Amino acid sequence: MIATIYDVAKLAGVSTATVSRVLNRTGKVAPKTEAIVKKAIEQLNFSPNSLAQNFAKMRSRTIGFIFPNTINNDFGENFYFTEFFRGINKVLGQEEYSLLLINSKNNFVNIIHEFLDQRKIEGLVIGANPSDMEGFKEAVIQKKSIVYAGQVEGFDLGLHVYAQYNEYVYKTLQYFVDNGHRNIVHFGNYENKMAIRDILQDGKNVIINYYKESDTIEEMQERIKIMFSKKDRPTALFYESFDRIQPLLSTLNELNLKVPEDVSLISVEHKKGLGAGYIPQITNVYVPAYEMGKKAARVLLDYLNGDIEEYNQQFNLESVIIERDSVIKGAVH
Amino acid sequence: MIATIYDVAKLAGVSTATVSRVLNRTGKVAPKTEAIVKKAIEQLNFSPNSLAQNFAKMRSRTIGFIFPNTINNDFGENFYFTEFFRGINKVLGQEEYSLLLINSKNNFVNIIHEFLDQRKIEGLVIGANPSDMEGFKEAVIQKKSIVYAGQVEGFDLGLHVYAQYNEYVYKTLQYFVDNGHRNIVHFGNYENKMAIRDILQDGKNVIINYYKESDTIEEMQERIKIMFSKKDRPTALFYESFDRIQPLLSTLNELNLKVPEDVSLISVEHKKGLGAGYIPQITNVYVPAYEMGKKAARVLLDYLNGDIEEYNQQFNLESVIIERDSVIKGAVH
DNA sequence: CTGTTAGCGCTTTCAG
DNA sequence: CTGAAAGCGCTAACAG
Repeated sequence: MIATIYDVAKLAGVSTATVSRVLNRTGKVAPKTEAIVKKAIEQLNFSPNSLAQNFAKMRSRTIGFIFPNTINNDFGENFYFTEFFRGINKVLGQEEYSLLLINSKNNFVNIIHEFLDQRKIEGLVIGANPSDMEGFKEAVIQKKSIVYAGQVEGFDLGLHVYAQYNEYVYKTLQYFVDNGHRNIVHFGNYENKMAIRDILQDGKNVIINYYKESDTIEEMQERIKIMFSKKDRPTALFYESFDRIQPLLSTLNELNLKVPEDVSLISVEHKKGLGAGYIPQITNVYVPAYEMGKKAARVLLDYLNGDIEEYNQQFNLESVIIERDSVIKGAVH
Repeated sequence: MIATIYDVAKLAGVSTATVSRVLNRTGKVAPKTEAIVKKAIEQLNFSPNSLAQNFAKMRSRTIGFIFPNTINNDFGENFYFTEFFRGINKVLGQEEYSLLLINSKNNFVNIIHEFLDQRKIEGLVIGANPSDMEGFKEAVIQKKSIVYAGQVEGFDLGLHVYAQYNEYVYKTLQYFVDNGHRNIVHFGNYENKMAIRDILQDGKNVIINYYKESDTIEEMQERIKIMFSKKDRPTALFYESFDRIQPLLSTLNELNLKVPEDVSLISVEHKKGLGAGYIPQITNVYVPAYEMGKKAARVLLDYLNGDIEEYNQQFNLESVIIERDSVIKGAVH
């Protein structure tokens, strides 16, 4: 039989209140009493029933994690997911919180109701852009305990961590331009950021074409083949999905196009060093998914503790270009 | 203020027992009464406090997931982890269970005590080989609600799902032999399976060398260079870590060795189709991580429901070779 | 410093 | 079919 706090109290000859005190280090207990209680705990191999504990305290010490679906698969880009996840887990572990993964198939309104309102979780982190989630904005407006990743168009409320997508896209394209590229193509996962290209193209002899990432690898390979078979093919390619860099390289290879001599390439890595194993080593922009996860969890916990006054805040993380060998310098055209 | 079951009972003019009955569809309730109660629930926007619910029922409807550390990173091989995870999540979602991720940094004995015994979770799935976890065997011997993945040397107790590592290593090496390869090298993540090689080498003019995967990519590349620079270099390579297939290909490429003309290659994919994006498409053994996750969760839930009589059972999943273009057929040497 | 005791919100006998 | 009431195991005033 599993021991309860009553058993411990009886064996130690004290009240349950005292046992509870030593369990939670709350209030003063005489060293002598404490020793007796601890001994009893050990003898009975007692550990508090966390269901009862959570109930009495009305808190679960659990935070929820939900990952909106993206094109690639249920968890989106693999490394982004695992790294973000690791980050959350890291800080939760330190604070003795648990992480509850919530199936994103559920309706978001229900999730809020069933998990947050029912106190199954104390807070929620949304691991990627929540734009598509119905009820999301309402929840944020009600100042629910939510932290999300990314930026929602035309909506700057709520606590969110942001890897500054716009900025790093700009930096990357700028980097190509600075290195002499005039015909650049960009395959991205988000909306077409017209404004960025406009700035870079403005008054210069620069062409930047944007394409939304294809659904399938085959489709992507087809598009690449067509695009890079032309006479006036691009000399620089910003290809966001690192997941697909190998099929991409294979395709380029098939076209007898060498990186970086014929085409300069930049991708995105969510885990530092991913580009380094390739030959040539791939110049990547490093998007710190791990740090984002940590930050998101940190902010959420702080918010729960009342340590954050302003609910509408954006926490920026810096994404940096890691220069390796896949971009040719001083391209002349 | 958040409504409780009392508020609902009062508003509906019934007892809390009745409200509870309609909430849980337990026991008979007159249609008329039910309608009234439901209306009250809606009016108050009530949803049961799951902390109280769990406490009263003494069950959390949550299962824990822990992933032992492996060489690569906190979550081991990326796709294996995410796919396994997706699998668990899939069946839990259907059964309205939640998934609690448990930090593997904790001591395993404590995990059992704090999570399982304290009823924070009803069961535990261990996502990879638990050999190194202190206290694991004891927990299994006590028939705790645990399902693990893999096989533990010299220990065949407990509920476990197994992708039949030995079998697919054998099949893979056999496949090389059948295709005329006589000098084969195998880079693996586990212990040296001497017996397998012995069978294949026996009486034939076949050499199979086994190496444990290197800690770093650089180290691996160095070893590959040395190994494949020799005159009597291997013609076939079974390289388990698909994560590193690109650095490997780059290295081979640097040595002017073509796949499959110069070296035939087989790797392992944990998500179906991973090898298809490459040129040439990589022949892989498909280890069904997603199905493993599903099976593990299924078995655990069945065990919790008393639907599994024999606690010591191995559930095999089939790993199959997906023939693509990275193995040359009829190699003559 | 310690004990008494009233909950926490829901489930579940047990009567009726 | 419905209600009364006794818990579930722990926490946290409050009183001493």
